[in-house]
Amino acid sequence: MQRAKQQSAVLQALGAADGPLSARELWSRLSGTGVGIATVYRALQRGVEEGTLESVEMLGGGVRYEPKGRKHHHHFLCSICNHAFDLFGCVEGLESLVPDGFQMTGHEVVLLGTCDACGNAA
Amino acid sequence: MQRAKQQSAVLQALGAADGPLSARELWSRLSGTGVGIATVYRALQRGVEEGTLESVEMLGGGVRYEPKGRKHHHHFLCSICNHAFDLFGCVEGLESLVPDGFQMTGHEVVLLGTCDACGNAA
DNA sequence: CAAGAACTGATAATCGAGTATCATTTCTCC
DNA sequence: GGAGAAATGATACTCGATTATCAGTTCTTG
Repeated sequence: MQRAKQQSAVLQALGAADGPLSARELWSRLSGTGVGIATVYRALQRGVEEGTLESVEMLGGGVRYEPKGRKHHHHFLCSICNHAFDLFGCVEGLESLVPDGFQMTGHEVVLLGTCDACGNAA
Repeated sequence: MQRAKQQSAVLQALGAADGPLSARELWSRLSGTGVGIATVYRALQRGVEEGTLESVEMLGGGVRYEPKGRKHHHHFLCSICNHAFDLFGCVEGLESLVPDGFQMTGHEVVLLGTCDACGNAA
């Protein structure tokens, strides 16, 4: 495989995903192409530095990455395949939960359950 | 210090906390009592086995523990001290975010920002 | 008090995620 | 095609969290 384009292959795979991917997930999706795990980490690191990617810390272990600039959204984490899916929309009423004196700068919502594929396979 | 009661000291410290604690946080709160980190882990593990504790996976790194049986609630994570605080209340409208075919069994909400103490200290 | 079981603290060992290294390959520019 | 820079893959290494080990301590029961 041609070199110097592994990184773009990594970024393309991430852009095509239906949710944020961990370095390992991304790597496994590229298995067969000969891309090394080190290159995946390098591409992710560079993407974050350049501002095209952002890291998302989530339940399910570890950091995942997704293209930056997507509309505000949250995630659905499948308890079977452990994959994170993008959701669209948000929720209201979070401010009422904040205790006095606390300053809220952001929020994360994660729905847990089984995805379509895993639910049908069960 | 008397032995065979270190474990209950661990569980008491956890019960007195204002949010879920990691093993390290718990240990640091017990510093001075001579309790070893291994005992903290043992107490937490046993608590989970016996059903008196539950582990909570959260942003901010690692697993935290809290007494089981508390009313449904969520957490506020301070980005400065990295401590997690219990919140009371919940949000509505989560079901509308679930894609077709997905089964939602639970949800996690984490508010991010600065806590009262850290906000005032800044 | 005696004996054996349970508990404890220090620390070594393990494990996984992420990073650094290095020889090799590929690209760019001429 | 040739030279040097950049990228790559394999793998050794680091780091922190958790677990296992072990000798010494404490508890329980009699």
